[in-house]
Amino acid sequence: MQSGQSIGEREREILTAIVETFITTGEPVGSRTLARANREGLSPATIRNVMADLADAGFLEQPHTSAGRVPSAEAYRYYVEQLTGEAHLSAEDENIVHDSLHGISDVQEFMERTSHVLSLISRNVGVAVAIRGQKNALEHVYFSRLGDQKVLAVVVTRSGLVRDRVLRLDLPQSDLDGAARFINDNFRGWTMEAMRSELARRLEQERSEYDRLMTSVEQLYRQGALATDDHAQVVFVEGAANLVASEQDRQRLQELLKTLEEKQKIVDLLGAYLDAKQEAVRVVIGLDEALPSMRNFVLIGAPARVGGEVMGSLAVIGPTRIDYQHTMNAVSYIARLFDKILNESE
Amino acid sequence: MQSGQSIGEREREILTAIVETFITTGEPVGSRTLARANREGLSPATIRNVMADLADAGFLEQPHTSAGRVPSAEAYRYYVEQLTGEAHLSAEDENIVHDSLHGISDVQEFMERTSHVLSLISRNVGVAVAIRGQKNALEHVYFSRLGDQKVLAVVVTRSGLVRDRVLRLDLPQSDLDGAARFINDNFRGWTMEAMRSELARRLEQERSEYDRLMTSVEQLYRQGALATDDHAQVVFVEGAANLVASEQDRQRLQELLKTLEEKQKIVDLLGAYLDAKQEAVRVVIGLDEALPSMRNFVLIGAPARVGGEVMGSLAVIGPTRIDYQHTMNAVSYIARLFDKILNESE
DNA sequence: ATTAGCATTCTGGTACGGAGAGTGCTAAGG
DNA sequence: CCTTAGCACTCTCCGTACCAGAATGCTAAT
Repeated sequence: MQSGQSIGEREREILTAIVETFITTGEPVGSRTLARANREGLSPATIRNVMADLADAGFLEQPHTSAGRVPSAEAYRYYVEQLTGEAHLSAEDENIVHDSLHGISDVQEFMERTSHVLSLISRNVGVAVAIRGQKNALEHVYFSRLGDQKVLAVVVTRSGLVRDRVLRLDLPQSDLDGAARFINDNFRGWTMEAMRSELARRLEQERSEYDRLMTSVEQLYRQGALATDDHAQVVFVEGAANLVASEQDRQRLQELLKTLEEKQKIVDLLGAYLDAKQEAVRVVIGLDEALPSMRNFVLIGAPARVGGEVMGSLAVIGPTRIDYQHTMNAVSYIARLFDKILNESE
Repeated sequence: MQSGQSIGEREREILTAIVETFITTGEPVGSRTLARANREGLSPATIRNVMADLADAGFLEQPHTSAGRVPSAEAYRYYVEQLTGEAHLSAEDENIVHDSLHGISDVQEFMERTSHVLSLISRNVGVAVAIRGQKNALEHVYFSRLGDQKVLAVVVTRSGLVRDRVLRLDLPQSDLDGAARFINDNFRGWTMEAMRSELARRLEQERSEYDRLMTSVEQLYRQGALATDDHAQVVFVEGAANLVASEQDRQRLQELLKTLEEKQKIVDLLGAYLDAKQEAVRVVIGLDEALPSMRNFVLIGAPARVGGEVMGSLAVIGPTRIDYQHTMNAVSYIARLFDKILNESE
């Protein structure tokens, strides 16, 4: 019951062994199997004692009386914590990554392929989110009249993110061109965020002396032509098919797939657990707090940066029984590659 | 054995009844159940005789000797053929459709939501493909220099499809503007197809008297700035989670999900079975010819038109045991709505 | 502190048997 | 000639019983 950290060297070793064999076999692991695998000949009985202690401390669970033990969420956390941080990817995996990510120059495409690559080499669900970031530097806006009531607005950021949307608005092309020129001339290089607030300020201030130009700009602004709201984030989820192997219960499998289709939930999930400050890969065990359908699933993710700026995040979602080291390596490797590839091509 | 059309009125009625009860129950249907449901009191024995005939003609299959009968692919085809074409959607469904599709003005967004709506009301997989069509009228092109080596090309068609891509190219913005102006001035309103071939012709012809402008245009053209290749089609697939209920075999379920993730295969599938000429909804039974993993699945789809032009296609993919009438109604309804909504907003 | 031994508990697979559903065939009836 | 009743037969499904195997916890010995 006491969750006191009574974890000595032996306990640590056995806990690790339990977690690892459970990950590979998927079966509750018993004292016997463990004794056999353990190099220094400990007897099953000894191990049983240790296991009982670990169970009391909350690291192990028992499906039923006469079954082996299964690691608890706590155990996985502990296990991950004491993993060595060596981030070497197998040559094979490196090949897959480079084949897929070769010659890419824009964020969106990278993200799309990344989710695929991650799902391939982790054999789980690969996720990538490109943030329509506040922090992105504006490169260019562009407005085009489509028809009687419609205007197409295209916003391009320096990093190659493109956001287009159709507005219900009736302005002649000449006004649109004027507005675009105004914004491009004044705000190129600004972050979207700064641009919007400064624009709002000016519109407010100069309200008295409105000319035709500023009226157009205001209309466009009000219609959201320059918005980069959170909902506009682009999400790529791939490898859902892999879940069939991970989740036995059909009911839960269905819920899981459904959740993955609700892209917004995935965005929120990554947003909640991956923050911009973190440096390396983060492992989140126990996703059910955020998404009940994801009980027994974990998230292994990292922010994707170019230079110092966060452009999005990438992650693998898989069962607690995932190969942590391997997946962490993959995520970390790709996150760094992201920086490298997109930084040099600027 | 003979597949001679020995289908009389009674056969037809019984076959229909078999298909319908199998669709609702999912169990092989026996003569007894059928006799009970049949309004004009036919005895089980009579029905058995008819069923034997139908089995000989290839319309029914028997899982094992003493089981009921299951409709064959042929039976479904026959069943669908003799369905009355009434296309009334339930009020409830209409509400769902209108709530989701209300106030949409561009093809892409419509497609995205459509796939979702279709999956909702059919409780199966909803698919929508927006064709980066050859036939689309060019509205505007736009090029923007992103960095040292990169150019962003945006192509907008009159119907609101937007295609952006990043090219590896090093041209100053002024050249890009010139090229864009040239194309817009000369080709606005042309179909993409016509525009490209005419452009190619001119480039070829005037090769001798190349000026700076035409060189820029050619470079852009060569890099695919104006391409609308088939691979660029946008696909939306939703409702994969529904397959969990449709497919019992886990192995097959996994393959199915995997196939749905390979968007290109889905595009090809729709492309192969839905042609531009067809007017109404088409039902394709036996998808395994194209995609082996889709044995026992059917496609119910229709082209999506605006005016007379095909802008894409939409479909539902589900098990042979799908509610044909309902799904056909839904697809047909939405296909017509597509025309209505997007046509009036032009 | 560790280990051997042992009784106990629980799961998973298999064998068995009966209920239920359905078929095909034959023979009788309209 | 078509339809129907009857019947023997077949096959699946499901519940029960049972056994082997794996682990456990405890006690006692080292």
